Amino acid sequence: MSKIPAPVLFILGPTASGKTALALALVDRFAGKSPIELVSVDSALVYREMNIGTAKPDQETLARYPHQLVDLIDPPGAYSAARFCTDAQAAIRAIHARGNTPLLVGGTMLYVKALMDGLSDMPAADPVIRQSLDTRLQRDGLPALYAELVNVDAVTAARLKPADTQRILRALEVFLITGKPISALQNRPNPNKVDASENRVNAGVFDGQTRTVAFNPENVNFPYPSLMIGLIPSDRAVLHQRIADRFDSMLKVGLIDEVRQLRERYELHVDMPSMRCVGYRQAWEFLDGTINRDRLQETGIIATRQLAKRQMTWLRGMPNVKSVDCLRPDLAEAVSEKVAAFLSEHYSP
RNA sequence: GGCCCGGUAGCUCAGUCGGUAGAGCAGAGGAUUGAAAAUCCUUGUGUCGGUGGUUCGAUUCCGCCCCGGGCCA
Repeated sequence: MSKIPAPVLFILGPTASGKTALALALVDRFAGKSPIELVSVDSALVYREMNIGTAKPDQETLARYPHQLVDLIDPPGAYSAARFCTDAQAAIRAIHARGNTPLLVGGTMLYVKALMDGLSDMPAADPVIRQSLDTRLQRDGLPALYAELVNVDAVTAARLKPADTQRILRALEVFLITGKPISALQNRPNPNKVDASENRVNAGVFDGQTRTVAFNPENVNFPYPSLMIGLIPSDRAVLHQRIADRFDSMLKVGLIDEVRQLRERYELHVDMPSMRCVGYRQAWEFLDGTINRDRLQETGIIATRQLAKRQMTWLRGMPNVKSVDCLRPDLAEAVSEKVAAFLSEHYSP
């Protein structure tokens, strides 16, 4: 069976909100009768050998609770929202084919949005063109590149701020590859959407019986009925304290050494996506001697707080996310109940 | 004990030749289409240490006191 629109679960939340612990608890609770398999939604966990700073679950945990989409690439590489869509769709299909339920867990909300809404049909990043744009950025400065964007794609230039280096470079990149403005490509439908011509189909074997499931014909990109739980702390100060404690313990267990070893082992640069990750960038600066140890600790914690804030902004704006206070003591029980209710609703005999 | 320098936003500080003050950072809110843990936007009223005095008016000038830091005893 090529398409199996059985349910998909999501646990989304800011860094340090307890996503992983909750996901593991859910796997345990539903083991046997209704097995859950984990799929990571995290742009940093895809890096091999970046373990401490990404708060990656340890080897024993990963062995006992397999996560898909973890440890996919080496630190000099780059992942992408597009690749995530492909990889996640494949993971979901494979899990459904086993008669299990995928639980997507993570904090990279752009990846979730791309998966749900699809991406427009556009060229992928091209390392050679990026390199040349980067050279021109160094040589001519951002205003020159923005001026060029005004010429080739006034619509996008008007939408973007002149300081938005990353998006300006991407828009120019797309123009250089296709000869067309990115704004002309962005509204075109994605050709890779899942076929959702029926709205109640066979879901294969579940709980010892053949089941059918309803699915969501509204969303042609992601037709699986979904339960999306968003972990939002009722008291931000508590999250901030957790972030501080966790960063301190990352330093204690060797974040600096981890980055030092990565620098020895690979040809890395501060501007690479991996080394821009929270904690890694600051450790890099410490190793360069730009900042001292106290400042590393301070800026690492600040950067993590700011990341958490941006993640919560995403979460508040996402439709269909059910918010749950990640600080409630009965978190696992409460979410389990929602999951159980959802599964029984969507897997019907 | 004497002298000097500080005390202004959560932090670091600027400033007001007397008309009640503003930057950076932090924090908060937002945007987000193949680098997203990225990139970017918006957002600054606080007994100007306390208390007396001079003045129409003091955070600003003067006296005393308190708290830091330094130098001399």
